[in-house]
Amino acid sequence: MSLSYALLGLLSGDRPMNGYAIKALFDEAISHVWQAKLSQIYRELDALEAKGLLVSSIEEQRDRPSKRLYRATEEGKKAFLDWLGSVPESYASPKRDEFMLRLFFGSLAGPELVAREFRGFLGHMREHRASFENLHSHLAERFPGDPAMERADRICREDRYCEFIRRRAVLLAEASIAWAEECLAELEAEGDGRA
Amino acid sequence: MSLSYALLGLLSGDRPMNGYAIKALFDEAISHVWQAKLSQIYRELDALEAKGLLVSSIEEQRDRPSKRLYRATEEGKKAFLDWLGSVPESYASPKRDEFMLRLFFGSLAGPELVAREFRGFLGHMREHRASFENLHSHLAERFPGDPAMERADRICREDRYCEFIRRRAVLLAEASIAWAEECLAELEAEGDGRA
DNA sequence: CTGGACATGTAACAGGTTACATGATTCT
DNA sequence: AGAATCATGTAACCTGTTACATGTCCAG
Repeated sequence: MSLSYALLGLLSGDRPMNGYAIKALFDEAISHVWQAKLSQIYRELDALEAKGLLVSSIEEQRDRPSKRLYRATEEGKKAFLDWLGSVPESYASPKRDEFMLRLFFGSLAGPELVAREFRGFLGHMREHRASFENLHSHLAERFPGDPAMERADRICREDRYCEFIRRRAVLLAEASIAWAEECLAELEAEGDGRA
Repeated sequence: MSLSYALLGLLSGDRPMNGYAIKALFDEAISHVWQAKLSQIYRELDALEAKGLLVSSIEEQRDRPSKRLYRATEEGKKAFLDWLGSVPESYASPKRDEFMLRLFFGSLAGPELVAREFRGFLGHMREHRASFENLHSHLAERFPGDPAMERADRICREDRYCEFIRRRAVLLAEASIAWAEECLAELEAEGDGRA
C-alpha cells in the first residue's frame, strides 16, 4: 500500500515524472527507506492511473526515447494528503533479516562460520555507513535539464527531513558496527583461547 | 526462501513440532528477526513435506485437539546445513519502513504532524526496548509438557547467539530513541520559537 | 556497428496478508 | 451456554521478484 502513496507523493509536486526517473530517484534518495523494482513501479503507476489518481501524457524528446510523464490528479493529491495525515497503524516495519536468522542458528553453524558471517556483515555495514556520510545524489547529473530531478536533488541536499533520515541511517549503521565488532571479538577471543 | 530454512532449522532438532507451536516460537523468540503468519507457515510446511524435506505425523492428545508434528528428513537437514554454510547473497535486508517514508514527505506534512509521528514512534520504540531488556519467553508455560518448547525456552535464555541478537535489538532501539529525541527536540524548539 | 544508457512494458512466479471455515477442549 | 485457547486448514488477494521482449538514441 505504501508504495502507491510514495508514488502519489512524488507526483503531487508541480513536476511530472516518468517511471524510469522515479526508479532512479528511489535508488538514489530513498533506497534505504523504501525500495521497488521498475516492473513494480510501472504496474503501480498503471493501477493508480486506472483509479483516476494519476494521469499520464507522452513527452517526445529530441535526443532520447519519448517518455510517459505522470502527475497526480486532485483526487490523487487528496488521497496522498489523507494518508500523510492519518495515524500509521504501526511504527514497526516488517522484519525479515537473513543475517539475523542465520545468527539465530549460530550454535548449529559453529563459531568459525559465524565469525566469517560477522566479517561479511561488517564489510557491508562499513560501506553502507560511508555511502551515507558523504551522501550526494547524482540525479541532476544523470538527468540533465530535467526540472523534476533538479528539484529532487535540491530537496535531498537541503530538506531537514531528508537530513533526519540520513542521520538515522548513519547512527543505526554505527550501532550495528559497534555491536558486530564486539560480538566478533568475543568469538575470536574464544577461538584463540582454544587454539 | 529464508522462511523454509527457518522451518527446516527448527525441525532439524530431535524434537518435532506442529505449526501452531512454531508460530508461537516465531512470535516469542524471533519476531524481530523473522515473522510469518500461521497460514504462511502451514502452506510452507506443506510445500516442504511435498519436496520430501519434512515428514509429518498426527499426535493425539487427551486434553487438547490432536496436532500434526513435523520433523526434518535427512535430506531436509542436509538442505538446511547447506544453506547455513553458504555465503549469503546480501547482508542488506529489504527496507520498507512506513514511518521513514512519511518522514521523507515531512515538508509536505508540516512540523506539527511530524512531531506527532515522532512521539508515536518514540512510544513504540521505548516499549520495544523494554520488551527486550527483560526478555523471557513464556513458551514453556504456554505449552506445558512440550519438550520442544522447553528446549526452545532454554536456548533463548542460554544460547550466546540469541544473546547477540537480543543485544543488537536493544542497541538499535536505543540508537533510534536517541535519534528521535534529538529530531523531536529540534522540531519543538522551532515550534516554541514561532509561537 | 556494437554496447550502453534511456525507456516501457508483459508474464510468470514467489512470498506475504486477510478473511473465512471448522472443530476440540476447557473454563466460567 | 458462551468465550477462550488450541489446532488446522483453504481461498482470494496483494505485493514483490525474475525473466523476457522491444525499441530509441548516442558514443566509441
